Amino acid sequence: MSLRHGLLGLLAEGPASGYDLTRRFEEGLNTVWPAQHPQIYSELSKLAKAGLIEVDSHGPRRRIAYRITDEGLAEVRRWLAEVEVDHSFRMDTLLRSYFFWLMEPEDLKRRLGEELAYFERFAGALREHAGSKDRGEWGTSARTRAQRVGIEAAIRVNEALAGWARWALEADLMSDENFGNAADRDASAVGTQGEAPAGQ
Amino acid sequence: MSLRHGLLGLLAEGPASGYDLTRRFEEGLNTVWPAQHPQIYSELSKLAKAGLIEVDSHGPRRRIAYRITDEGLAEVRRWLAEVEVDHSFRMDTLLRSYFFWLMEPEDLKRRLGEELAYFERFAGALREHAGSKDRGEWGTSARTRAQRVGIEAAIRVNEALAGWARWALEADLMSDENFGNAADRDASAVGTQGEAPAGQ
DNA sequence: CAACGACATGTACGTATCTACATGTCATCC
DNA sequence: GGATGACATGTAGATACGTACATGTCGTTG
Repeated sequence: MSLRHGLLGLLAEGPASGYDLTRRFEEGLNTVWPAQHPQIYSELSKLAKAGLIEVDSHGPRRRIAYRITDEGLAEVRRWLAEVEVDHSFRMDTLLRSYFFWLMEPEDLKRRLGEELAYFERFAGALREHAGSKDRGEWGTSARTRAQRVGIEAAIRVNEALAGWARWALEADLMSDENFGNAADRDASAVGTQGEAPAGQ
Repeated sequence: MSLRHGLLGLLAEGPASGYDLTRRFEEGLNTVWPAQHPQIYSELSKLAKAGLIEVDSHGPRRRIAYRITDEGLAEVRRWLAEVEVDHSFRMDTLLRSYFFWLMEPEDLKRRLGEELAYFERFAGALREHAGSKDRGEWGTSARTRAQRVGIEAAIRVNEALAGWARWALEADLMSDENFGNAADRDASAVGTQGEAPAGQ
């Protein structure tokens, strides 16, 4: 549902084709809202039919650039100002963390190490990108500076997750020595199907 | 695709019904992986057909409890240890932040204030929940402690976002006085459709 | 014993999303 | 002038997901 508004938001910057928009998503928006080209093209058709965007120009190689209409601009602004934010999100990494107790300690350490490396690397790349904006390499328009705020959010989330992975690794919470005991392990349901309690 | 494994992971703790699992999701898992009951029930049917879970017992009120099979346990462990983590995620808040430049300063401040309040409140609730686990109110099994690690991740992400909203508000980045100038504003595409450059 | 509310499971339907496949266009390079 | 690769847009089909609706079961309470 938000892809619709994401596309309108990008088109508010100026006319663009489905191909352009697909690349914009690949270049960064993908990290907070994944979208593939078939979805983008079909959404553009719907937006055009709804009168929120219109064809701006036909270019070489069948290129079709769209432009946002006044109604489209009003709609994206209404969305930003009035529609309630959906705070739910799905994150594979965090879902998996609920099941860490099922993993072998070595597998878990390896996995946490991979996660740490990933989040650090990605946060670093974002920070570098943010630095180039800070140095004014992308101009100093209100748009650029506002987008810098969005990048900051992504940086902070990725750094928080890197910090979490480091904490989990250093605390060594899952190792046998300082984590749980034989009685705990026997009481867990792993491998004792049928006699385990239903419960919580 | 991960709901399947999420359900297997929960069933690894012991037998549970669709109703139980729905409540488990509502009680916290929902924050990292939303799921409604129709999806859960239909996924349980598929898992049973695939032999990864089986009926454990029939209870009062048509209750059907499922139990994980050896193949199911092997599958969830394979997923945890071998399947690559999907680092993409979709977060409405962050998508919107790319379009902050389209908002009126007052609307933006209000919105950032709401976001700050939400993330602080939610992080606080999670921290309290984590505290009760730390105090041993949920036992000290390996499972409980591992789940505590998952909660820590959620806390850190929510705190990071609260910090971001506070930073954005305090920096007052979007206000006219210290943000952009008339030339910048004129150069932006807002309200100047048709003459704006394709951007980026 | 009627009403209510929590427990418990499902169907129907529309939309969103993903993967794979298909096709056409243009410039460049050998 | 043929091959290649980037540009550019789409279709088909399967799965995932969300909302709304429907139904049945049991215990408690007035």
